[in-house]
Order: sequence, then C-alpha cells, then structure tokens
Amino acid sequence: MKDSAPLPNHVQVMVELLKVLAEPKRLLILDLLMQGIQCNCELGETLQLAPNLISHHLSVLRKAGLVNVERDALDARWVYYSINRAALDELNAAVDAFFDPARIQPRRPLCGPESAMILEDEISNRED
Amino acid sequence: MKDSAPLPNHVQVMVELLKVLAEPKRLLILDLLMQGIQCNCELGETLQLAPNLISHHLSVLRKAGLVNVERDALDARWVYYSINRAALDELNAAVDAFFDPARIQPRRPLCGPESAMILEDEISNRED
DNA sequence: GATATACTTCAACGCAAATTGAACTATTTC
DNA sequence: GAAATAGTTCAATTTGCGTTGAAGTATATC
Repeated sequence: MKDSAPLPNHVQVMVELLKVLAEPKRLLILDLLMQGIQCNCELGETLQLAPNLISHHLSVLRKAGLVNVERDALDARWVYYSINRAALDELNAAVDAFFDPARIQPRRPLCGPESAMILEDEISNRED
Repeated sequence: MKDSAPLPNHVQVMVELLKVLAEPKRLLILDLLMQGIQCNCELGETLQLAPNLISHHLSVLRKAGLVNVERDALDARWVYYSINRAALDELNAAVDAFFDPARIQPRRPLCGPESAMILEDEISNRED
C-alpha cells in the first residue's frame, strides 16, 4: 500500500477492534462465551475446530482484551475462557460513540455544479 | 478451507457487517460522511486516494446499504454520497443486541476435573 | 460528432492473516 | 522418571481482499 496519511486515533482504535471481531470463528467463539465460561475442548467440540486453531483465535481475542483466561484449580492443564465484561462495555461505548446518528451533520458538498449554483444564488441574495 | 458447519444466522449477518466496517479507508470514509454529504472528488482529495479506490470502497459500503448515492441535478457526472441513517440505526441495534452484556450467562464448564468434582459434590449433597 | 470530464469496472499483483500439520511445553498420572 | 494429556507455538501453505494501472462507460461541452 502506498503510504497514506496516518489514521485519526479514534478511527485507528475502532479499526483494530473491528478487525478482531470481523472473523466468523472468533465471533462464533464470542457468541458461545456469551453463554458462559467454556473450556478449550468444549469450544473445539462445539465448533469442530482443531485445538491449535481455537488456541490461535483465543489468543487474538485475549490480546484485544475481550476474553479472560483461567486454569483449572485441580489440574492446570485445563484452560477456561470467559467474556471480559469490562471490555464488552468499552466495545459498546466505542461503537455507540462512533456510529451515533446524532453525529450526522447537515452539509452541502463543496464542489460540483449544483452546489456552485446554489452558492452563487446565496451570494447574489446577500447583495440584494 | 475445510468446509465447516454453517454459521448461525445472527453470526453470519454480524460478520458480514463487521467485514465491511473493519477496513481503515472505509471507516475513514464513513467518518467523513458523518460530517455530511461528500462528493467522490472531495473524498479523494481529503483521503489522498485514487478515484477508483474511492469508487471501490463506496460500492462495498453501498452494497451493505450503509451509504446513499445521488447524482448532481445539473451535471449527472458528479456523484454525492451520504450516510444511510436507517442503516446506521440498524447497525447500532444489531451491535447492541449481539454484544449486550445482559446476554452473558453464568455457566460452569461441562468438562475438566474441577467441574467434575463440583458436580459430584452436588450429586452427593442431593443424596443426603 | 469529437473531445473532455467524472466516475466505474476489470485483470493482475501483493500482502496480511487464516489454516495446516508437526514440533514443543507444561502438567499430571502411573 | 516415563507415558499421557491439554494446550501452545512454529514454519509452510493457502486464500481473501485491498491495491494498481489500464480500459470502459456515461454525461456534458465545444
């Protein structure tokens, strides 16, 4: 990609979050975790996914802070995942802020013949 | 990709929406459109993007129903884009529904030694 | 009708990220 | 300490998709 202008921060943050979410298997995992804690093997069973893939996607979700991880108190080989509630709240807040309909502004394009004509009209009206 | 189980509908719909949004330049375009109607050339100028790229990304946004298109009344060569308010409302509703913290259920994993032990305890308590 | 303008479409390219299969680590059991 | 179990990490491959540059379309001007 031709290097372009750096993204405004709120866009950058939103893109990174959305990229994590915009993947079928990760969204599926999140959807399952919304139904409560699941262990790696349960997820693999339900989604028919190889354990290394589960592991991979969960590490992406973990790095984004979206899920919590704990190990079994009796046998540390078992791992349990759950939704990070605080992160979910942040996600909702960020999305609400970005896509808030109240942000839509009335605006006329600054170029093109139609707007040029309207602009001319306005100027001549002012001169009356 | 090994063909896997088909996605539940609400996940499928959400993924398709998120894929459209999870792209820096498209998000940037949406962000600009939140500030009001823009013509193709204004977007290209502001984002330093070739017109065919603007065109490409806008067609993706259009297919997702997120933006409206009109042509100049005086010179149909000029195209103006704006946010589709209704689609934005739907987007917010869909995201709110999917990531609603109230959806998070309490749940114990069904496998692993810890849960097996707790389960055993419960059974023996019932027998008391 | 020829040229110019504003935008769109197309095929080829390249890169980031998902997938695969194998090797590796950590923990527990025998 | 050897074998087994549950996950993780790694290198190689595949694939989807944004990008590029060129060709194509539609409308307007001369």
